[in-house]
Amino acid sequence: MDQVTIFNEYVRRKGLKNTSQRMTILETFLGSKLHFSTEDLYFRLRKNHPKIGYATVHRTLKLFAECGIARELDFGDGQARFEALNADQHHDHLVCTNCGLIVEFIEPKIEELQEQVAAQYDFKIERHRHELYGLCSKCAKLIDG
Amino acid sequence: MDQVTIFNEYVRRKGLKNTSQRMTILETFLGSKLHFSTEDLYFRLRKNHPKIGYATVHRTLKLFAECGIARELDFGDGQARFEALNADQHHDHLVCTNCGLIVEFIEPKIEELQEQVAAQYDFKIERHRHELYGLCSKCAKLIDG
DNA sequence: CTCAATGCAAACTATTTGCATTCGA
DNA sequence: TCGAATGCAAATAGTTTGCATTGAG
Repeated sequence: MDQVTIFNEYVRRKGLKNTSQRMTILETFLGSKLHFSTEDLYFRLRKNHPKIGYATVHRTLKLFAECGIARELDFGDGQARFEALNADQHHDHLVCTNCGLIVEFIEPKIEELQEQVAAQYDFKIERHRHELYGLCSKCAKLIDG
Repeated sequence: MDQVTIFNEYVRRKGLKNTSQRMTILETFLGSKLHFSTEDLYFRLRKNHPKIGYATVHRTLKLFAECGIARELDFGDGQARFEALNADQHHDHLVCTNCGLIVEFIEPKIEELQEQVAAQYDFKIERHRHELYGLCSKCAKLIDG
């Protein structure tokens, strides 16, 4: 089941409404592999849809997260970001502190060790955050020489 | 070298000044194992030191992080937190999403796998964030029955 | 028709900053 | 003495909300 279908079914099930703004935002959101902040997406949408308000973009992204087709991220720069989720395996992120490049990584062994840690402390894990911050290869060359 | 000494040397080296407020804040900060937000520490200090301002507490905590005796944390609840660092091994956190309990965990195997991931993507890691969010054993019993 | 969604502006919250005054070295 | 630190208040920035109006079902 694709993300548009998931969203439509969520809207119907909750008695919400499927407006043209939501469809526009969803298309643009899914049409890029980027990790959008509300501001990013708002300005991108402005070009072709100058009527859509910032609050609508923000509320819609929250709604995407709520229905499971998006995940809210926080890379500590003061802006929430959202990424589209598909059925793929869970991934975490490498973030370049110089150029902002974001790379996704998958490491099942870490996921497994996390489970063991949680079990050891008798925690029932709901979600986690795992981000590695540093310099990507290009920036490392530029800066460290 | 203990944390007070590290701080004093940092202050001297940078040509800063060692005020009574900074000493008071440092003592209170080190005297508890908690993970303080600026607000937490400010209110705790108010009891015995009502003259110390919020901005001073905040600037001082930032200074602690800068000189390496504290680490700034962000558990996604909209408040920055600070924890005292000693020479112990690096640790990460389990956070109870119900009662706010924070437990520290050490897992060298995860640290090692992180290094491998970074190497694989040619990143030079400076720091990382790794937090497991869920229910502690007490809250799991209360909520899930 | 009814009630959810929108768009705007205003409110909110944690954080940061400007500045006159204080105080440590 | 002199510049860093303080304390207050005001500014900032991202996010959230109130409300009159619009529009989907």
